[in-house]
Amino acid sequence: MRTKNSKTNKISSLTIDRLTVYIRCLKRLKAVGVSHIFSHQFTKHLGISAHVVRKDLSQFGQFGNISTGYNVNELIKSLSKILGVDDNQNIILIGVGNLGRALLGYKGFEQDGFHIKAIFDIDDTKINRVIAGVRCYPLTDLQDYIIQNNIKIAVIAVPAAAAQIVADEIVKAGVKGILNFSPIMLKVPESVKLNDVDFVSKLETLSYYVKNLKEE
Amino acid sequence: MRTKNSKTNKISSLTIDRLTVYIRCLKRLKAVGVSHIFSHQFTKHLGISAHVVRKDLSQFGQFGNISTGYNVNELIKSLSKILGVDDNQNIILIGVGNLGRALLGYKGFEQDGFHIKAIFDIDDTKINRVIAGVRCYPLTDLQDYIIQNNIKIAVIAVPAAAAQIVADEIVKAGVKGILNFSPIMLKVPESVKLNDVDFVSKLETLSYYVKNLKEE
DNA sequence: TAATGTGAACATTTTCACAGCA
DNA sequence: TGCTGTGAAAATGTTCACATTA
Repeated sequence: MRTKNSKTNKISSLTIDRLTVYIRCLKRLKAVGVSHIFSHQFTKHLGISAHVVRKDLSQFGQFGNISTGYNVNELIKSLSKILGVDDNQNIILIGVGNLGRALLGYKGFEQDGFHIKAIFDIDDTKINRVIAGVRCYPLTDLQDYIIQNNIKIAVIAVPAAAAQIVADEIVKAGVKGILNFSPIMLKVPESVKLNDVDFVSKLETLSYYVKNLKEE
Repeated sequence: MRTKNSKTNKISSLTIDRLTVYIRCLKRLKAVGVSHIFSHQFTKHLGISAHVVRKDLSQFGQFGNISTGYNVNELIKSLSKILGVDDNQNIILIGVGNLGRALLGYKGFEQDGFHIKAIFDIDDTKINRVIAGVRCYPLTDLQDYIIQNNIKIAVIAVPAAAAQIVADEIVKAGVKGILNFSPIMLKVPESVKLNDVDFVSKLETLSYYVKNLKEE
């Protein structure tokens, strides 16, 4: 479909997705004191075949050692660098409803190098307050804030009706990556990367498999 | 990888994923009064090519009319039936922390045919209370509840350390589909379908694309 | 004409096979 | 021997081309 953007597009998005899985697995192994891992051990931990692991990694360089496999610590560093999560990155969260608040309370972002620097809402009772350690700004400040703080990644957790408006604004202000929690297919320019977190859809696919299991 | 389970496996999981996207799009169109749609209009709404739409749908039957395209209402019904979301389905939620509470407050589940019938937690201050309209039971009741109420789909929103234990329990009790919000690669039998909702991973892939965009 | 449904061509992804090395 | 890295083969998924129909 796309042929330009050679740098970005020659690596499959499936590979990039798996890199995030490898890095999480490696961090857990490191935490329990594992220093080296062979590709076939990923199969045991993740259910991903050793061939795929080696193919994925080989696209970014040679990280393995024939006798000792991959050095866990080194590979974490290398993959972090590839993904651009090797040093802390400021992101913003738009929408502080139930879900937004849950995301604020979630420790996983900080642990993996993402810092929610500011939150935005339309609700006067939240604006200018500090929620879970992060200051809440009015939506009217959104574009200025993005420009002044050079924000590149934003999380959208506003209701469906507002999501496209917010997306248009932040894209105009320079955001290049959007994590979208609203159940709407957002339209963004080709130059912006959009990732949807759609758990109702995931429930529906579960439903399909459960239903078709029964028939056998 | 898998060759058995012919019924389930001959339809690609990519197709099933897209069915959920079609159905959401159709519901939105129905809400604004659209009664018929041509396959090429999905391209405009969803960015999915008309060929893919027709191929996907044709695997389940002939839903289209050459002169009028697809009847929106009929197609919603047909796809709902295929996915098994045509009538309400009871599910349970395990873990009522920040995220669990947000999920409880989320209206999207009910709208799409999923009813959270019970919630489970280990925290005494929550047990036997009604939270967001749903009764919270102790984790010790989990397996009995699943068996007695014939629960087939469960949502796991417990901390990472507890997730695998919970997964093992519910699988033993007969759950066939798991929506997992914990940042752990759960191990489940082949006969159980596992879907992960992993937003940190999605943030990391965003980071990759944003970083590689800058280099051009 | 313009749409759906579908077999064939093309592209991508995964799996296999093996060279090179400790 | 048993591992990594990698080109080739197989499997899977997407796009194209067109027969059919209103």
